Amino acid sequence: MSNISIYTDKLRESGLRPTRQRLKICEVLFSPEKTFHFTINDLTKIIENKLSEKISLATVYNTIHAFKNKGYLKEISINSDKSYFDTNVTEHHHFFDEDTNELIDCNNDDIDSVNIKKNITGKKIKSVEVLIKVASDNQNQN
Amino acid sequence: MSNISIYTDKLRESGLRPTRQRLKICEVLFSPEKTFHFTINDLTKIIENKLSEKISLATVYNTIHAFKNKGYLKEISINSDKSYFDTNVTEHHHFFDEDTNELIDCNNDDIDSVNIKKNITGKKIKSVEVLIKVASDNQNQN
DNA sequence: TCAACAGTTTAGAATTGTTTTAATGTAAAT
DNA sequence: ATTTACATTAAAACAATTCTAAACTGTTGA
Repeated sequence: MSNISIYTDKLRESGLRPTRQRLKICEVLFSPEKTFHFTINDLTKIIENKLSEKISLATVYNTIHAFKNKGYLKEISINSDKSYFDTNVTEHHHFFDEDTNELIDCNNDDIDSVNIKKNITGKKIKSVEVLIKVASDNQNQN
Repeated sequence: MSNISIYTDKLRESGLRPTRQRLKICEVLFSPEKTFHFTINDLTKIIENKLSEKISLATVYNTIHAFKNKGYLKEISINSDKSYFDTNVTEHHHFFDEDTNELIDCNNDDIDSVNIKKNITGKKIKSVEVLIKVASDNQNQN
């Protein structure tokens, strides 16, 4: 199952040359059947553990940002010290578990589509994100 | 127009003693007629400029977090290097202007209320936030 | 094929927002 | 008044992210 040409295309589409390091990143991001959420730290650890290859943080950031700008990754709006990304780039929303700091996809069956009646003059809507924060019942606010 | 007793109450409710510095913060946050959005940096600058008093960053953070935990301030979920807060603690949503990094209130007339049909087992919904990112038409993704 | 260029990788340094620390100061209870 | 617990402060620590500059590599075109 060589997806290398797919990865190469994605990289070129994102304005990046297909290098060994970047292909490794693609493998981690785009070969799993299920989409997933990750932080840069998560991703770096996965690469180091699974692929026993060390990649510079700067390379990871650079590649992830290019993919995000191209639309191959989505950044989730969440207030956190870290940035969260999603390999699922279709329109969908999220639960955020405050107990575990975990993001959970919200299926389209679980929520009605959001209907926005007005927009800011001269501006175009780039995205609509719904974040539902949840926590155990017996949990204080923060 | 002395709101000092109101401020004192808010501070005590938040588990904080009413000190000179904290009353100054209250004045900036709660005396304006209109609610507003701010970052810690914004707030610190307002205090220094308007009140010609210097307050330690640690005090600002400490006070803002206590107010947030008590529900006198809301933190907006937005992916940014900084945290954004809102003195409007009623249920409402936001536009975020990517060109200017500005938050704009979304009136309840502008958006239908979000209907969530399913929840995570054993968890309670703490908040539902909608963030509508906008930018000029002729603007690239990032 | 190979030289030359433009883009890439890397470790480490720099930057930025936030939190912690430890010494000093102050509100409030006794 | 005295005591105690909480506050303020500047500075240090910290963590995520970005930048830097030197070494390296893919690509292009002669």
